[in-house]
Amino acid sequence: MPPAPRPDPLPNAHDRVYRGLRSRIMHGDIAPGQALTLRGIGKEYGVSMTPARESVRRLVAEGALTLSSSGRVSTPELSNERIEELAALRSLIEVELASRALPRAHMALIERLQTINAAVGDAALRQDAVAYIRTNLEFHRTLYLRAQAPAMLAMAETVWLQMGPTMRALYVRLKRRDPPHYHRLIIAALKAGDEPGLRLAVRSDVTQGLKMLAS
Amino acid sequence: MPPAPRPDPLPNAHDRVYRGLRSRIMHGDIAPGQALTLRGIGKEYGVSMTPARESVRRLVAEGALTLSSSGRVSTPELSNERIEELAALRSLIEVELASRALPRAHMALIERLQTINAAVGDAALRQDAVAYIRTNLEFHRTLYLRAQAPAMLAMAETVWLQMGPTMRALYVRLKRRDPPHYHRLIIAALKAGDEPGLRLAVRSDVTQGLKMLAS
DNA sequence: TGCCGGGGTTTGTGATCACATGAGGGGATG
DNA sequence: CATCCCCTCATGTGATCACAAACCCCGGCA
Repeated sequence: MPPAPRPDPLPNAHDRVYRGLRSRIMHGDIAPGQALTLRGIGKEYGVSMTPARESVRRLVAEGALTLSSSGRVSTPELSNERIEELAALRSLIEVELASRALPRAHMALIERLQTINAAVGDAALRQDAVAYIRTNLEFHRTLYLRAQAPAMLAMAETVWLQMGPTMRALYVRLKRRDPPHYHRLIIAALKAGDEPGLRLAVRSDVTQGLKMLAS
Repeated sequence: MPPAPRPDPLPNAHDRVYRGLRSRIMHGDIAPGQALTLRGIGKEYGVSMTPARESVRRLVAEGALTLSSSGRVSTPELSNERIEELAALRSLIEVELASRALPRAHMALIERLQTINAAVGDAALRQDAVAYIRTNLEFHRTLYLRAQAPAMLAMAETVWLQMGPTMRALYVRLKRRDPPHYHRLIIAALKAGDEPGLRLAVRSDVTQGLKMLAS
């Protein structure tokens, strides 16, 4: 048997397009309400309309894009009610994920979280909204991966995806220069093995960005 | 302006196929592990491969179908860990939905729930697994619609979708002849305005089917 | 100056096709 | 009788095309 270290690099066209678009949406590269065209996406990724259409349909199914009645596709502009709902979902799911990850959190994980958190603070200092969102999500994902709950993690990522463009708009408006306070609380609770504290810290961190919506 | 009572009946081919497949999967019409082909789906719905492919991709994105490495598509066979995870997600989300629906639950809603619950009992008596699943989900959806939380409801339905084929296998194995006990508790808690009782009843109802997995 | 209509152009949709790949079956061989 | 190999066919993928609908812009009219 040949070595085959990479079992399947998946050179699928639609997968490449899907991953690219998804990453850009989740990290806030695309503003809310921005329109996209299938031919444009196809040309951008060097493929025909078919894989572009499949990627877009998949992202629409995940709530990352919206389809107008005439089939036009764009990033969603979320209402305040919708944002509140998504934040509540984040809270529900991520608190559970953190709770499940807690008994499995070794020191190496905590150190990785601290490293990532430094990068978050760095992005905040540079006022780089996209980097801030990306590293912030990486912080959460790194923790939740330890929960060994792929379906829950996928749900959480779907919520992130739906909030992506809006989060970017929020963080650009917010002139934040500090690293997120609650991340330090999360790390402290992990070190102490303090489950109630961890749940509270995650819930606070997740819903904290919500307060700047009433402006 | 013309009357246009139905703004958009959506005669889209791929939407028709999507809805048809989704309904069949969620209600347990299709056994776990059953293979599907794009050309077969297309012929069945009288469309070409293109809409069939889009529907399938969308359902794969929602976790209702799985794609083998060679692109073959089939309904998923869930591991016990995955089922536990999905049940936990149902519990988290549906408890929240019920809690949000509680203050809005008028008498008319409770009466409708009782009517639906009678249909559930009827399906149980007739040993009709598909009807049992369909009416059972209708019971939950009717309650959750009152929560006015479309994103959460969509998440809950996605979980139902993923469990569809497996639930059918479960209910066929289980020779249940009684209507679900916890539905009565849910209705009683709604009538009494008892939120803790409602949360407990929903959690119990959702996780109750889980116990017959250890066989 | 503001509003309305028309036509060119862009865009999504669905069908069809060529191609590569993987699966399944049948037959030959031990 | 079991096993293995090869061939054929079925299947997914992605490109292309024809078509219809929507959009946008521009000019004309009040």
